[in-house]
Amino acid sequence: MENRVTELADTQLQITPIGEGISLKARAYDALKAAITNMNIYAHEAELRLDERDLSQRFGVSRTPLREALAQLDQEGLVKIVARRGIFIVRKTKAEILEMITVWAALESMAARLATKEASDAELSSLHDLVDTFSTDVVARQMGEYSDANIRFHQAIINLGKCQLIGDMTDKLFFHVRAIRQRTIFEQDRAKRSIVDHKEIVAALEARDTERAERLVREHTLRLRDHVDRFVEID
Amino acid sequence: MENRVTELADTQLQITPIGEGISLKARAYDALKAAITNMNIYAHEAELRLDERDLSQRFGVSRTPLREALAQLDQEGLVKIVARRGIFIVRKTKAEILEMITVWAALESMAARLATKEASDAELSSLHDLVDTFSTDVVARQMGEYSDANIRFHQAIINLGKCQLIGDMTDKLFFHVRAIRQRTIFEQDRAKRSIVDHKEIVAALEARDTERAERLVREHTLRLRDHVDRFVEID
DNA sequence: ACGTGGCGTATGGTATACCAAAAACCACGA
DNA sequence: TCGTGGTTTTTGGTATACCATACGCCACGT
Repeated sequence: MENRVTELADTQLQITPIGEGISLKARAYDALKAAITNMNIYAHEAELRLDERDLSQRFGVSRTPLREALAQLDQEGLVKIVARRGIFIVRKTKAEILEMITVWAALESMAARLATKEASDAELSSLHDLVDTFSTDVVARQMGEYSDANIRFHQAIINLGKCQLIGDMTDKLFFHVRAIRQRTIFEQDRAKRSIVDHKEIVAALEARDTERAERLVREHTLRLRDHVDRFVEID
Repeated sequence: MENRVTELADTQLQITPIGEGISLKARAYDALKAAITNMNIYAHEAELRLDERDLSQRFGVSRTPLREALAQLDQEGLVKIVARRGIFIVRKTKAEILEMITVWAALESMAARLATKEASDAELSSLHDLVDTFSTDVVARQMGEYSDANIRFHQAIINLGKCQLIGDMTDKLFFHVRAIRQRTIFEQDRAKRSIVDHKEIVAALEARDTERAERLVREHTLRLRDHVDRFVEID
């Protein structure tokens, strides 16, 4: 009985999550991550060094939470911290990018395999929307939007695999890939046959053809890998 | 000419890298990681809470480097830090373990695929040693050694794929899997057909049969996954 | 001109003090 | 006996001061 009272109070008030509970460390992490990403995309020849004290003043927080954020970025491979030397923004080498795409292919092809067994018909047919809006809008819009739409399609497949860990790992990979300068390369690749590939992949998934879905996804992504290998020169 | 002098000095002395440059943070990290792992393996019902101040006293360092080590462990999923509540050792759920094995299968099967293209004949035939010592010693030795030998075999395949990133990611997965209590399960699995599987895998690799090698590796690891799914109840 | 050695400065690493929130504790009253 | 309100303690978060080392600058001697 007395439950009703508290229940009412809870649902009625829905008190604002008041002060943003997020820690300074988390905020510093987000800000730094965004800054570094932007920097990597647009500032082709920027200075690639950071200073803890300078950043702590510009952010208005002490060095402590800032250092924790930087340590996390260091572990993720976005920056490299060298004792008594400085903090350097890491530029991925071409070899590293190729390896990331290889791992992406491995994980997404497994996700496709899982999707043929775990996803519902409705979920699988929902992929059509992504492929369709994708192929129609593309010509009119800026090419820059392609990568995002492309990645959304691949993320949708991965989600249908119902494996959280694969999703988490590929999210990190996508973030790194997105941060690469010369995203042009990915757009070039589309012109070739991405859209056709995507339609075939959806068809295989809907047919529950596990082996074919896995193979198509793998070959599609490995094709991108070879494309980058041939036509991209980084740094 | 004067180069000869410095060259001599360099090759002759080979001065030790003197004081261990490793930071307190790194040492704290290693110690904590080892402690937590041991704890997870042996102390089935131990207290799963840590205290920063207590640890800092017992390690003889201040809280700062300790916190950095803990933050790293938190990011790796070994502990969970809750603000103003405590630091809790994370027990992987069964579902999470199954997902880790799934990702392992995806990555190692891709590595096997790569190995058929990147590895030399000599490198591939070196796998025989691991399979052989493996199958002969097993009966006599403690079962506990199987997991390690097993993991070494799989790591060898992964290394032959020549993809550093796959190696790094699977190393982390193996660490987590190794830390699971009831390693017995993995030994049970071997009794079934691991050794036969391994021999077939090596044969496929030596024959440079890319598709078969990938499939055998994937199926082998997914079989382990199903075994764990059926016969293990964690927590 | 050029190498050399000392010394100051910059920078990440470490220690410590303080803060706020959450939990534990404890009296007190119905 | 129970719960209720406040107070103390615990605990992770944050700020700050200090430390040790790598690097740069500059005077000095050859």
